[in-house]
Order: sequence, then structure tokens, then C-alpha cells
Amino acid sequence: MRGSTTSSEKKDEPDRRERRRLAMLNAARELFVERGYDAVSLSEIVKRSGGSLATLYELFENKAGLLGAIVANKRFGTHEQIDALIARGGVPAEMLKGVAEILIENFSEPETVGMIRVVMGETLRDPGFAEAIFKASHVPSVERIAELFADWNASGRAVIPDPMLAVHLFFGLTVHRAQNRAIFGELADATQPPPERLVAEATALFTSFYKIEGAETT
Amino acid sequence: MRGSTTSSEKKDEPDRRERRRLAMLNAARELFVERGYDAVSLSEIVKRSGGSLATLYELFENKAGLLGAIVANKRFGTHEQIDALIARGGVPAEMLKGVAEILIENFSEPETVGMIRVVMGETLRDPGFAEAIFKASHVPSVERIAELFADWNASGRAVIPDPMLAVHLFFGLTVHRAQNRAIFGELADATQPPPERLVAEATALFTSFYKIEGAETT
DNA sequence: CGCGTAGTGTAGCCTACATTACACAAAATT
DNA sequence: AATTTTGTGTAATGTAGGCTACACTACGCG
Repeated sequence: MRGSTTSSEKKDEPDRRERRRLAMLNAARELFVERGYDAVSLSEIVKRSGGSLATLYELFENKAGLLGAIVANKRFGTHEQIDALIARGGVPAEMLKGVAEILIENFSEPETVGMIRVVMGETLRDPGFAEAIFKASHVPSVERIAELFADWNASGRAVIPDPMLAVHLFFGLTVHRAQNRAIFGELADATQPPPERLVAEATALFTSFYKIEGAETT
Repeated sequence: MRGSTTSSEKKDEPDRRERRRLAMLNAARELFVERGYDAVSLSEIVKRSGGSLATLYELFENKAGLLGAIVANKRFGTHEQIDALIARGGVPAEMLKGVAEILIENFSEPETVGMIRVVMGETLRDPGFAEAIFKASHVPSVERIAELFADWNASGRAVIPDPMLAVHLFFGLTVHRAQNRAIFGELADATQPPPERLVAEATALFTSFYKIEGAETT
């Protein structure tokens, strides 16, 4: 089994308890993403993480608590990447392309797709849970991009009268692919374009329509 | 098993058996959409539909079979509406607006949103099921619109070098709203535009970028 | 040491279904 | 009406899995 032999790691111990906690969190996240929340039993999680059922209950109240902890623990890096991109600055058209790349890349990860499935499954049972994820993941990104658009508009580097509307559309263009995948699985790809083409066409559409500065000569 | 239908029924009775079947199908569909496939028990379904558990098993093999029957029975009218629209003809820009309206309208129905949830929940467990829905609902619509775009392109009424790509983008613009709703629930609407604005902006974007004939003067 | 706290492994309780069995009632058929 | 066919109500049956209890172990600290 998991021969813990003589645990010689007494020095750099980042707290015994915390390590167990993270192991369980990771195992649970992996399994939930792979097979769905309902389909995974707590015993399975413990089997993968090591430790015991009792400890799991000690650390997280119950199954729902475990899911909550996963979310609380998870880093939704997208808006941070967007922040970094904005901080780096540049020509609007290029920044837009950068945003598209970030969105499509992040949403292409199987983990993200799996997470979408989990959230969707729980939305009916616990709207509060959906809200937490919504505010932690979706809203921050939307806000960043909306501000960016508003800035461009204010400074005359683009013509975007309704930034929120534009952001919604831009999300539609880029994120729809991953959402289809979450719904239908891999077979959805049969009708879907590869990421690079998506990035190119979506930015072309936007720069053209919203007169975003920096577009190559038509 | 099903006796030969030699017996001529009395009145307009659409077959006793068939009526029970439909009642069960409807009850099941409603409940699945409202609360999710897993969360609904067969007894509940019977309670709503009338009839008995035994009959349910007689008609549909088991719970999965019931779900399958719902799908087989369901009319995915979207592509038919699109066909009708195409048959009606018209200026490309106006037809595009019509397509947008059809898509957004269909995907705004709570039933569609619920169905998306159900499909997504089952995709992991049974990819074949996802495939069936995919081919019955999504693919036909995509194909219709792609042909339409290709026609416009061929006849010089638009410039759409890659119709499939364009269709994907158009779906993204229009359908993303419903998909967000499926994932996050109603609270997603906080960041989402109303349907009319979506229709207007999406068609404006497309007619402008793809030079679709019939756009109002810029 | 030797005690106490935390962690482990496991067995079992308990509930919620899916699925089946069966005894009965209502039609349909003759 | 008698018989056959079909549908109904309800009560098993079996199983999965969340959750709890508990006896046991490892280890830190005096």
C-alpha cells in the first residue's frame, strides 16, 4: 500500500494536517472533474488521497463541504492573467487578441471543462454554490474586460458604446467552444474550429466592428 | 409483445397505451428539467403522470430508457424554424436577424436550459446519449446555417470564406447567454444583455464584418 | 517511559432509490 | 357472464453510498 515507512519528513513539515487536507482536496477535485460530483463516492476519494474517512469528515463537514472547500481553494487565474496583460499595455487590437488567447486557453483545459460540469450539476441543488463560483470566476474577468473596453472608448481608441454588451459578445465568441465541449463532450469538436482560428477571427470581427485601434490595414 | 393492432379502436382514442406513455414522458421531462435527472425518482414521476411504476417499467425498460425515450420523442424544432425562414427567403441581413431571433428565442426557454443541464450531466456517464442529442439538435441547425452562409458567399451577397467558422461564431454570440444561464442559473443575468439587444448587436457585427447584403446604411 | 491527541481502518447504521414481484381491478375480447 | 389481457397499488428486494462509532495506532511532549 502506501508505505509511509519511517516518516523521515519531520523538518519541512508544512503542518501535517494541512498536507492531508490538500491531498484530499486534490484527490476530490480530480475525481469530481473526471467523473462528476454525484458519481464519486467519498470512499473513493479517500482511497486516492490516503488518510481515512473519519479524517475527511473531521476536516470538511460533509460531501458538500468538501466541494465548497475545493472552490474556496481553487485559484481562478483568468482575471489575474488579464490584469497582467492590461498592465503590460500595448495597442488595443493586440491586447484584444491577448485577451482572446487567455480566455480560450483557460477554457480549453479539461479541468475547466470538468469544473463547468460540476457547477452546472450543483446549480439546481444549491444556487448559493453557483453564486460563489460565479462571483469568483466569471464576474472578475468580465469586469476587467469591460473596464478595458470603456477606457478605449473614452480615449477614442475604439468605439464601444456599450462595453458590457461587447464583453458578453466577446465571451460568446471565445468561450462557447468550451461550453459546447462541456455539454456534448469531445464529439462536439467535429463542428468546432481550432483555437488559433477562433482567436484570429474573433479579434478580427471585433477590431473591425468596434473600430479598435491597431488593426492591420484591411 | 405489443399485440397486433387488428382491433379497431372505438373512437378517436389515440390508443390507451400511447396516452399513458405520453403522460409519463411529459411528467418525466418536466421533472428532469426542473430538478435534474439524478434528483428525480421514478416514483415521483409516476405520482405526477398517473399510472403505475410497473407500467413505467413495461413501457420503458428502466430509468435510462425513459430518458432516451424523452429525447427520441422530443421535437427539436430549431432547424425546422430555420428551414421555414430560409424558404421564406429575403434579404440576407434580414434573414440573419431572423436566425438570431430563432436561436435566442429557442435557447431562452427554461425547458431548453434544463435540457442542457440534463445532457451535460449524462455526457460523462453515457457519451452515446450525448451524441444522439448532438446529432438531433445541434448539428442540423449548424448545417442549415452553414449552407445558407455558403450560398450567400457563392452568390456574392456576402463574403464568408469559411462558413463553418462563421456559424460557430454566430452560435457563440447568440447561444452563450443560455449556456451561462444553464451553468450559473438566473443570477447570470446580472451580467447579460436582454435578448433584443443581443439580436441587434450580433447581426450588426456579422453584417458589417462579413459584408452581408442588406445592412442598413452605416 | 506513559499519557493524550490526532489519525487510521473498518464495520455497520440508515436512507434513498432502482428494480421486481404479486395480488387485485378494470377493460377488452369472446 | 366468463375469460383473457392489461393496468394499478403496494409491498418486497437489493444495493449504493453518506455518515457515524469505535477500537486501534503513531507520535509528540512531559
